[in-house]
Amino acid sequence: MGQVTIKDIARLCGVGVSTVSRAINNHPDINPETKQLIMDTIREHNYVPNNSAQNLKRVESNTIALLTKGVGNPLFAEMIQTVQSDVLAKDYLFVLQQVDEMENELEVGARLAREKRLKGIIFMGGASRPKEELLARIQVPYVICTVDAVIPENMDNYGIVAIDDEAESYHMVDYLCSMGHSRIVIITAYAHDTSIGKLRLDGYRRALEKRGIPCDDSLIVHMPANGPIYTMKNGYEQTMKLLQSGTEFTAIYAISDTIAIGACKAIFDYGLRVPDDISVVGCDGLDMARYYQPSITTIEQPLEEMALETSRILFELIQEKGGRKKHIFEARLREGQSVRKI
Amino acid sequence: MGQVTIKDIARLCGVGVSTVSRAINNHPDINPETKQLIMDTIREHNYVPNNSAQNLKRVESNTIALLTKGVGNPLFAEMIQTVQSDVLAKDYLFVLQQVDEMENELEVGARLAREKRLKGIIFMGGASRPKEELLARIQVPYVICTVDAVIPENMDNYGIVAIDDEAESYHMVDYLCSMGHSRIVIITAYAHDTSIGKLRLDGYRRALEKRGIPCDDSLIVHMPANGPIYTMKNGYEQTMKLLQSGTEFTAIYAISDTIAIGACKAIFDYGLRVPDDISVVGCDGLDMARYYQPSITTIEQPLEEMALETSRILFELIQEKGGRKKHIFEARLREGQSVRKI
DNA sequence: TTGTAGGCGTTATCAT
DNA sequence: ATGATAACGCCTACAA
Repeated sequence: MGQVTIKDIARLCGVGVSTVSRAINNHPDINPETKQLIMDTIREHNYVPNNSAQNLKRVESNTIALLTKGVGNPLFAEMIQTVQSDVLAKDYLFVLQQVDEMENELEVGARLAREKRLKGIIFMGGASRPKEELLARIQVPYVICTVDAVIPENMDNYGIVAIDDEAESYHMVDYLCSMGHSRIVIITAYAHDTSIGKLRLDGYRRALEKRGIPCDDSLIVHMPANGPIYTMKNGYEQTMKLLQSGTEFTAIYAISDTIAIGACKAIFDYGLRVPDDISVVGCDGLDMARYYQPSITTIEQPLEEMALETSRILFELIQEKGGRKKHIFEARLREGQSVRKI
Repeated sequence: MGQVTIKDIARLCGVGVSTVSRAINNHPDINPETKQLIMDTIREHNYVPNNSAQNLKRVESNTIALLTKGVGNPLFAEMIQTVQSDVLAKDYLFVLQQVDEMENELEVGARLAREKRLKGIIFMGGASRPKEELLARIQVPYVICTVDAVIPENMDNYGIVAIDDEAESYHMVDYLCSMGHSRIVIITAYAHDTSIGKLRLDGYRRALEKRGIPCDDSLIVHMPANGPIYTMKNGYEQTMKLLQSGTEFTAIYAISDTIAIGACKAIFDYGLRVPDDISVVGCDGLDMARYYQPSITTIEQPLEEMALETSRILFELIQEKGGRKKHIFEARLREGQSVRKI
């Protein structure tokens, strides 16, 4: 025979299944002694309620899902940790799902919500201009974290937690300009990117324009299509190619710290120094950037606060059944040792 | 009204529920035209079968869970990616669960297996000497990945994929000795660690002994209890403390690359150089170690192969309903620029 | 090829 | 305080 069921427990205790159910779910109207007996029997036989049956019957499934494009991204790893702790502390179930780079996270979310009768969804990363049609399919509250997505007016029932990628990017590039740089390379996402990569590129363009520096397309480096973007390997290869091409520049702005680190290594391997020959800045504020040698100037996102706010907003949405909330956090330019004034 | 159910689809198509079920599950005996109609209706109404109901009824739940202590660990991140792809490709459901550092992964696994009627479990990380009592509670096949756990003889139905931590650690320390180092610091896990930290420390001790170098306890640095171990911050703080203490040493062996990077940074901040003044080596073979400046000599685990083997073994166990398999991979000492011959 | 009916393990609504 | 019993949505004999 297979698993122990509620019936087995009931039989063993000489009570009805409903009494066992009451004991499990802390119902008030049950004799303490009966409850004790039941709980003991449950422990003794390692009985665990079948989650599927519970979900099937219950109106409330009490499950929250977090969908992310790549747990590999160290930026997300820390936030996931925080969110999970918070969700579990509130006695909700937590499921974590990676979404393949080429899949659509909203589609996966909508499907999951139905399959598992989710109570809410958290999206980490993803498209910044999601299609209305897909959003409409998601029938539970959700919060998009780290992307200031543009959501149609008529949509409801969602939250957004992010930084202003365009503005922060602007600050960073403006900072580089203020340090005397004008030939600034940006290493960004795919050419057709519509998410963070695009926003950060927009900020770059605006900063140069404001400073009266013409935007030279040969300084804009896109990642090759397909495959993960935010890797050191990518940063290394793109930078090496750039150095070998003979393009002139004094600074590199990488749209992630991982890319920045790859860029630094390429510069070292090429026989140059950071920041003496070339300045490098990153984005996100990872630990890695702080401990790199030289430590990398970056835009620090308040990860823990953002994670907690994401969870807070989601539960608010769940309880009030509606509304739309948005919290744009301020990032902070964290100076390292990777920029030289020229 | 709430969700679309199989009944709604049946009604809309003017057929019985079983016909719809047949269409969904690719049963052979169904009229292609009927099937087409049903599939169209399903798509049109965004119907998704309720997973709980399916699992409740099905003998096979087709779900594999991966439990890990910290998706934050970049070592695991890559493997998780690989395993997930492989599991999904085999048309199994994949659930990912983080286990808190202070929780017992086996307990969580046993509970999850019952709750979700799992088909199999993958443990990434965890104790190297799991209690028999806990193992006995896990009634589905499981594979322990990255830890060469010691399992009682009478146990069955499990697999192990790992490297020989003790031996690889031995090689690394022996390598440092061969480079002329004898005052070698090891930065390892908690003092009471029973997992990888202990094995790597054992290897360290054996290498010194073999070389006839007395083991000086002041060169063994343990992490403070509680909290995550494998962080750059920890490496930094412990190394800084060590430097300030005036203890003499020429090399540091950190039991993870993250710790090694923290150690390097502390050395730089202290005004010394790597490897000119102090050599540093790590463990795991993360990307980070390769792109650090100087790149860090480390023990490279064949992550992708290990991940695939983990998945392969699990499915083998599931199909054959039994057995025990073990695959110890060979790691490789990857030389970087962080060790000097003296 | 298709429909009907019973049951998976649980919770909730009734009686008692 | 407790016990039958009817759902929950789906799958699968079995019958047609």
